[in-house]
Amino acid sequence: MASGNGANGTGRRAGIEADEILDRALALVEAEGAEALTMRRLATELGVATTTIYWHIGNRDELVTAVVRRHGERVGRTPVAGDTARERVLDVARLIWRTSLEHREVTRLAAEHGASTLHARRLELTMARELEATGVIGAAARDAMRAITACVGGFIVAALRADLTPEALQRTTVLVDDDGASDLDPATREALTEPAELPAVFEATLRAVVDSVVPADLSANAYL
Amino acid sequence: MASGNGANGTGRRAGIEADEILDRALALVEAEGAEALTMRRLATELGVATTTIYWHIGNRDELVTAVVRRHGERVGRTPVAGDTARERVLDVARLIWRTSLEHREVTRLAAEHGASTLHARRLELTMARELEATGVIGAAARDAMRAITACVGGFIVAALRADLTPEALQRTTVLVDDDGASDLDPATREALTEPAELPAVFEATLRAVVDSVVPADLSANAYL
DNA sequence: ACCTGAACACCGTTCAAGT
DNA sequence: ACCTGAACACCGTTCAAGT
Repeated sequence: MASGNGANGTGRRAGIEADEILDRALALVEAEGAEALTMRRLATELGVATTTIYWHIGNRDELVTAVVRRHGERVGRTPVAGDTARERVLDVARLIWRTSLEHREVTRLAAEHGASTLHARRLELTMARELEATGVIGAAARDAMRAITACVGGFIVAALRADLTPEALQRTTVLVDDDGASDLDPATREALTEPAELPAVFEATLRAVVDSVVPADLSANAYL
Repeated sequence: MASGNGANGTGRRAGIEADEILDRALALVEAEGAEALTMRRLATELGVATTTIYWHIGNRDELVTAVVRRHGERVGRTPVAGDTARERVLDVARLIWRTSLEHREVTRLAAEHGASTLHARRLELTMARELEATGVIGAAARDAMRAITACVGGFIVAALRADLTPEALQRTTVLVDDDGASDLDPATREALTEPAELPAVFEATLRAVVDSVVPADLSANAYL
């Protein structure tokens, strides 16, 4: 926030304006992609001078953060399912994965910014809560959460690669017809030319990571 | 590549020039950060007109890809250690992690671009090879590799967050003093305000993922 | 307190023109 | 084949000025 109002503010009607800006920005991103969110573009979209955004929100960095955070607040309200706390930990992870891909332009916007974790802010809190319910507390809960979210984030980045243009994808994938690949098994060489079954790989890996971090469920029959 | 020469080229002395450009670009990125790599900046660095880069390399997308690939070729030559194939799979993963953080500006450049995987291109091939040695072949080898690299990549992104400015970091971390955190255990709440022990968490998670993907080592006593 | 217009210092990209 | 200068259409940001 630059100077405007904010949470600590006196209210007035500036708060309304700031929210308007963020909502419009979010709509712009979802409709036309992360790179459409420029100060000038957003300003004309709002019928306002560019500098008005600076007054209400701040510079582009702050705009992006605020937009992503706003999105995270919406998405974080999704209820979590699962009969056991461990199941609910898994479910939060799947929720982050799913919503990140559903709103991939917001995800991309967040990634461009190093704020990859932000759009799942509320969901991270939820995960910490469920981890506590499994008996993982304190620094262990934090580290467990970071391990899970790091892996989820990595899979999301991998999944977003599917949106690249064919040429860009080609340019940035491992080349099996290259120099050093000749000693690979032909089956492996051929498999490497095709994309992985990411959803299935994600699910399997997620389970392994959660297993490594959450103690074995000793009272599986306790919750119904 | 735009039109210039390239691998398929007739040689001449243009090839030399293209390599010069990439080396200079790489040096620029390592010295002054990913965002210093602009067409204009690189051109003045080379004492050449901006358009010359277009002729030899192509547009910025192609420049970035080429620079990252070149870096990946260097880094991919690092020998891999380990007595068993499984140990060597782990070692490749650690190598990707370590070199990505050592050359974090190149990593950032690659990430900005969705080419996160590219700087580890050669290393991915190495990993595929070692996976085969553990008995994982074909689509299973590909999926195993993707699982491991996705997680490694996620941890790298998490580690790079440490470079953010304090304000940006503050803005983008989960707020425990927020609304919904009051029901957390105080120890967890406090732990969440501090960064995770990423290297240790990485090592533990990596082992779990590799275990889930590589069959149990039947000759455990083979290594010493 | 809120908003504007004009200006500054950058970008990537294209294209006709030179040798 | 290789390189240039000039121009186009964008950026983010600042700042003095308005109400």
